[in-house]
Amino acid sequence: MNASPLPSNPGEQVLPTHYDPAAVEVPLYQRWLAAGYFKADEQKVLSGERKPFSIVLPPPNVTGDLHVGHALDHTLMDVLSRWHRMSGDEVLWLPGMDHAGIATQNLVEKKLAVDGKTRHDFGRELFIEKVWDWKHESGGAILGQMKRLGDSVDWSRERFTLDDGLSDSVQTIFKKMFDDGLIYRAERIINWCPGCVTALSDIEVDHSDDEGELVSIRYGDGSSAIVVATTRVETMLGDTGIAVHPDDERYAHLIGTTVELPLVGRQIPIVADAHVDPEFGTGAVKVTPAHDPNDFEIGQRHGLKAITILSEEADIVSTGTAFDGMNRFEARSAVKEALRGQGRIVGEKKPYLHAVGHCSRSGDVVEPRLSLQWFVNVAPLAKAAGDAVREGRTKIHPPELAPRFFDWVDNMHDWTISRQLWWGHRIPVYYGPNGEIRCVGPAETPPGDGWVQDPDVLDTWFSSGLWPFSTMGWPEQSDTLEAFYPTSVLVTGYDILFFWVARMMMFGTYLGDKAELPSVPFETVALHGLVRDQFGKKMSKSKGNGVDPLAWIEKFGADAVRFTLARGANPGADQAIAEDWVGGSARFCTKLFNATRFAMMNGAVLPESPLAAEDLAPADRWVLDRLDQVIAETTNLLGDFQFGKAAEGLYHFAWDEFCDWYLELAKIQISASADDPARLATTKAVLGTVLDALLKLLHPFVPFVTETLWTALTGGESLVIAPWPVPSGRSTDSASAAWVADVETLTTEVRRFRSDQGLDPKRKVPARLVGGDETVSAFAAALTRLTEAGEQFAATASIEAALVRGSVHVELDTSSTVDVPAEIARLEKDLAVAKKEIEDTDKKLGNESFMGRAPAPVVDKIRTRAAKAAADVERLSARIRDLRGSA
RNA sequence: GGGCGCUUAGCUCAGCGGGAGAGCGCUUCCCUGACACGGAAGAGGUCGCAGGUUCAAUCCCUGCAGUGCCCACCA
Repeated sequence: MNASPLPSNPGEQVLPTHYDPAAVEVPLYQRWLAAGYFKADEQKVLSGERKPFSIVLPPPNVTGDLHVGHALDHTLMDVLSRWHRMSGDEVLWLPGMDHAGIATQNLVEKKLAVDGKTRHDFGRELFIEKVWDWKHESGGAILGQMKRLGDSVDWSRERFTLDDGLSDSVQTIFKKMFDDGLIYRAERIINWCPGCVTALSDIEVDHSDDEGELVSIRYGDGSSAIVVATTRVETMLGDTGIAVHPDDERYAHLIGTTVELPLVGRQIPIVADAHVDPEFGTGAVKVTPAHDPNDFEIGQRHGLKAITILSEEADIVSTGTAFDGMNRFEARSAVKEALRGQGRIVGEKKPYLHAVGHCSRSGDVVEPRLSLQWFVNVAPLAKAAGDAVREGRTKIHPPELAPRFFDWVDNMHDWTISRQLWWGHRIPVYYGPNGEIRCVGPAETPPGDGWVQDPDVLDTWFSSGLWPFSTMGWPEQSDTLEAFYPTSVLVTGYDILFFWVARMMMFGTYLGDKAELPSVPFETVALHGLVRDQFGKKMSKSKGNGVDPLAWIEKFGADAVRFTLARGANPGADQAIAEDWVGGSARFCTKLFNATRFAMMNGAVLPESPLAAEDLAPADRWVLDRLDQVIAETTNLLGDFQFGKAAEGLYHFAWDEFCDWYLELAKIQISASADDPARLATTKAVLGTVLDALLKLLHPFVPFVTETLWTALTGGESLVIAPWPVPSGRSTDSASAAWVADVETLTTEVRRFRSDQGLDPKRKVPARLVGGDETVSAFAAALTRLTEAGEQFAATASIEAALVRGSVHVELDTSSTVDVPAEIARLEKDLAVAKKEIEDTDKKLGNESFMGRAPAPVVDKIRTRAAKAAADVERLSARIRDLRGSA
């Protein structure tokens, strides 16, 4: 049973019953590429022919593989892109990759280390060449994985953050900001990774609660003794003062005096500073200005020297003590022991849990370090970014996440942008012979002899922060920018709201305020959550609960993975995923395949002219009405980024309504109208109409199977460029809906009876309808057809299956035997429920306050319930009496 | 230490001021002429706890408990 695409001559051939995605997906994607469907055309926008819809892909790291988070992110972007493309918009989904400074450089350095080499063995230029070599050979594996997933990106526009054009963007904006005083160089305490030997920004530091030891040390002796506490004992070698709170009476007499620093012998002053919390510890703080941000500020206020005692690799240096040359952790123990030997350790050893910063790349404990670095003055930029959201120029979706954004942009520290790396955009600043500094733009010639360029490169996030416009050609005023900027929506996880989104907003609004570009980089930021394992736990390497979306794609197909992810995606909320659920989505694709197969075998066809309402049977009318509703709902939900609910609604309509009910009713219609060509044609046309629209609606979610089926069904060129469905405009026919609901109830009642009675399914038992009004004839007809179609109605003991409206019953033949006591028990249970319902409704209907205030529809509903319950009681009681009598 | 969120069926989650829902899992029956990757019929929930508002609370308010995330320079 090989899976294969459907035959080109509908209905002529028996199709396989299983759909094999692997056989279809890869060639289909190639076909789409060859047809150029994903290419965007600026001219169609600039000429006014089409509205633009644009998304820039959050650039994955060149070192990365497609993980399940990407799979979600990309699926949602692809749903939007495909939906808009079908809706007639000119869609640009722009792909690319990030050079990922530290990550990539570390990776290549590790490869060199295998041969015992370091980057310094090669020198800057050769090393960078090696990184490029690696990039060309093994980088960007993720691009192929994106194709496997089905991303409808415009590959002709793929960008890399180190491309020439993007480098021009970097240099141009750097110079503008430098000239505006927004970029400056200063000696500050920054986060330093001794493993990577570079500065880090705040967001590259992860905090975790680590166990440390809070050690109390006595400085000085006798009446001038003062006790301080620290978790980083070795930093005392760099102490240049002690601070106490100005109002702290315990230490008032010591302020202005000096005390000898143990082990080192230097005299250090005791100063008063309001930063000190007198309640914490002893109320006295050792001050190490070169290795602690608070201490640095205290030092500045009191003119204390900053003595650096750690090398770039975090070894003790220049203290003139025996500790020089030790690494910081060795020194921590050694210094403590030495102090203990002098009797200066006070109190017991106390374990102490406190937040410790780790390098997000290497995991090394980050060391605050006094260092000369480049910074971005973020206050004005962050305010502009925050204002853009506050003023609604960029909307954050879901809006509940906006406060997080504000919290962040309003409290951001200046951004350390220089990195002591080689892989990245080199800072375009030159230092002249007389201490002059010159920032050079991309078009300018660098200064000549005697000038030296800054050796550092920029933080990776600096260039990715320019992504929305650098990829479109800025600083050139390109047609692409004109047509597609600002981008329509940015789709990403809330976890990088701060890392990346905030930076793009800062740069984008900066250029917007300078009137270089429109005011913001995106109209909407649509945030989704994290993908977790099936128990809702965060995936992590150490727990081993991560999943590989590529393995699932191979096993179940890209459609199945996409549908599972889309179906679970609720705005801003995390979602779980499990292999079984992906399997469920694969079965959904099979179901679609088989439903289409069945419809085609029965000659489903798209009608040439619109279906006339008067030709339609109730089931036709009902399914077409439902289709209209589903079209409207799906369109609205997608417009609101409610991917999960849109997918859920389509799943429910396709399976529970179209397959379970309409297809079954269509079978009856087809067999009953063998000699009525007009009726037969109508049913085929309805099948074709519903499937056509359903496959279109599902295409953004499951592009491969829908494309396979739709092209076979309709002979059309491709769903990628097919028009998005719109509701027919017919008004809803509530009578048909009620008819179908009744048929469902009737059928279910009978089936339940058969099941309860354990009747042999093969056994056909006659049934007849009883009732008083004209609807009986309609039901009689339906029932006859259902029976003909093999839906056998069981019979025994005059059991009725009552319909909702109480006017029609199916009365089953009494000739068979039935388990009377069991049936009575079941009926009595139902009777009790009905009686309780009457109690409830009576209570409400008798409640004057309720009747006075409840809205009319609510009262109507309750009256209906009451009426139904009353009818149930009557019917069930009568039946029970009959059964008892016959027993 | 701040801020935010969550607590609904065994698991993961929708829902929401007026009759408790889905997927997966589970039980029973059925290889009926699209599909056994299927069909049918079921079981299973004091909607975290305690108060309050209301004619009516899973839904709104308060408190408590549990849990998760983000931010954070208290040594």
